[in-house]
Amino acid sequence: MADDLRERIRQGEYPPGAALPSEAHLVQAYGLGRTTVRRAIAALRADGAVVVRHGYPTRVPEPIEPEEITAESGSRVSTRMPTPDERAEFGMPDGVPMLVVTPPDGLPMAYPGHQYAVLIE
Amino acid sequence: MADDLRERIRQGEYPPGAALPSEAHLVQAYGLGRTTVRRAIAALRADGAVVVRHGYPTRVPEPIEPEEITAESGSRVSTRMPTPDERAEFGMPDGVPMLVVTPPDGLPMAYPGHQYAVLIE
DNA sequence: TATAATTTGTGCGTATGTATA
DNA sequence: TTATACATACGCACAAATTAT
Repeated sequence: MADDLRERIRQGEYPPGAALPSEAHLVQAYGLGRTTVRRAIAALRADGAVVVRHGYPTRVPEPIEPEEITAESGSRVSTRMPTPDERAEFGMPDGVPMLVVTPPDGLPMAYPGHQYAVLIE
Repeated sequence: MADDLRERIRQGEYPPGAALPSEAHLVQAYGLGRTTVRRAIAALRADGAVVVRHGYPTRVPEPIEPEEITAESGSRVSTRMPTPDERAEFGMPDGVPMLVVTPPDGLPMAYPGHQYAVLIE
């Protein structure tokens, strides 16, 4: 079911900004239990394909134009998932990783991956 | 419960390589249902705090020493979650993002984020 | 301001299947 | 083979957030 929904999103049946059918509707449409439907949605959510909010229809996110950070020569760039604190601090939805930039001399700086990209000078 | 486990892992009660108690034990220890226990573990799994394998105790992953890729000047580095295909192709566990390097002229290249880091020349 | 309708969140229990040791 | 452990799937009930009336 998760694969099917992913495919429908990819094909434009649910374009960015559009709401998916409610869990109750999906239960009917796929003939599955709610537990199963929720697990499929959780999978989409974990890789950022949909954004889920309590009391609100589940939606396909609008793409964000990332702001560019420049990194000096000798820096190192890596990625990891955010801690719960970081998710709260930056208001990150599920399925969004962090970009970590470590300058040659200094401390690592972490940025929300959906809002920033690193440009190499 | 997820926060409690995260804290115990952070404090070294379950060091890298150690197995967590089984779902059944956690059900007893926390006095919760299995559904709830599994949901908490799913949260840890989604941010890479534990690795779950069918028929095998759930473990705290050993950190991997990332290999370094060098990127030329003018490249752009961003991050996103892998597609299901990429996860399969690179054998990536849950909770591991991709590093995407786009050279000034060419096509974006994506690398599993737990195995690679980008070094800026 | 209050209420209702809709939608997702949390939690319980149970049964059966499959992978690993 | 057996035991252990995780996977999948169903159902039910009630809580909480959001929006519209």
